[in-house]
Amino acid sequence: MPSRMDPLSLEVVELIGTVVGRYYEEYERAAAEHSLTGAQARVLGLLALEPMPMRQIAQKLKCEPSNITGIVDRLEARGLVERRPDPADRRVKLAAPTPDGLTTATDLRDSLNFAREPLAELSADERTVLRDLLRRMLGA
Amino acid sequence: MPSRMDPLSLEVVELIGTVVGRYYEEYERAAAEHSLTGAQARVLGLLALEPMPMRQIAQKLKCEPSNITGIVDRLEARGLVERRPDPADRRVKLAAPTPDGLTTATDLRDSLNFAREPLAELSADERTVLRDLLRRMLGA
DNA sequence: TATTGTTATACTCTATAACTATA
DNA sequence: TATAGTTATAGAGTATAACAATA
Repeated sequence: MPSRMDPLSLEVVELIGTVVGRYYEEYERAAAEHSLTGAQARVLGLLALEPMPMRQIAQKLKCEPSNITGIVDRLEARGLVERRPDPADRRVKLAAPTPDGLTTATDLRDSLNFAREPLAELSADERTVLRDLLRRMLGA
Repeated sequence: MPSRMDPLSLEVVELIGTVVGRYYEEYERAAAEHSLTGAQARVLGLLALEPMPMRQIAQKLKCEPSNITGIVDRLEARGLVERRPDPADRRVKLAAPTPDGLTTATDLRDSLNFAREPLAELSADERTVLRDLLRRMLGA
């Protein structure tokens, strides 16, 4: 299995792959603790920042709009989200978290242990260095 | 939305979340280019490192063994993987990549652009720092 | 005509439980 | 009896295509 990438970059990519795997597991576990699927938790987390039209949720999640219908249906059936009419355009439905949904979204974020465990290994200075490197990588 | 985490750690976690999102998209895109689902690509990538029993694949992917049957079925139908008997235990089936599967796995890894784009922003020294910080975080 | 959200359909992934063939 | 792999089943996510209401 030869590769065209230099060993250093290759190792960084592998390490990032490991981070991705751990983060993903943590996210799914946190969602499951609230009896939510990963997709449901992602939509709820998005709406907790700002209510938005169904179509915009699909754009943010990079999936087809038709999928959002079912996910919001299930969140609505649990009383975590509601659909509101958009006064400006009667075709649009705005999805918004209920108070219960907002609480769940906050709980969900706080129960993401990922921050505590791997990050606790680093000093504040190291975290600053890491932050700056990640910002540069992501063009932020 | 109050949080109990300090702003620095919070930002690092958010940045890591962004990295996770981009990496995941890249992975799915690379898999789709080869007409594979993400799960199929992950199994193929695993077997490219080393053939292994069905049950061990499930352990590595942290899912139920029954799911692996279908994924390997589909990879086998495409001629990318084959099931071999284990001489030591006739209950066991070893899943192994075919030559075609090995080629696909290598192509797949090389077409993971994630390495080139975000990482290209960093100098070799910065990549070394990033590698060491990630190693520390992951306890490697 | 174009757009928003929905429905219908088909496929994949996932967990659970029951089955088979070995051990 | 215990284990490896499979099958059956049900729920969820996904893309595609077609549809109703509205713009």
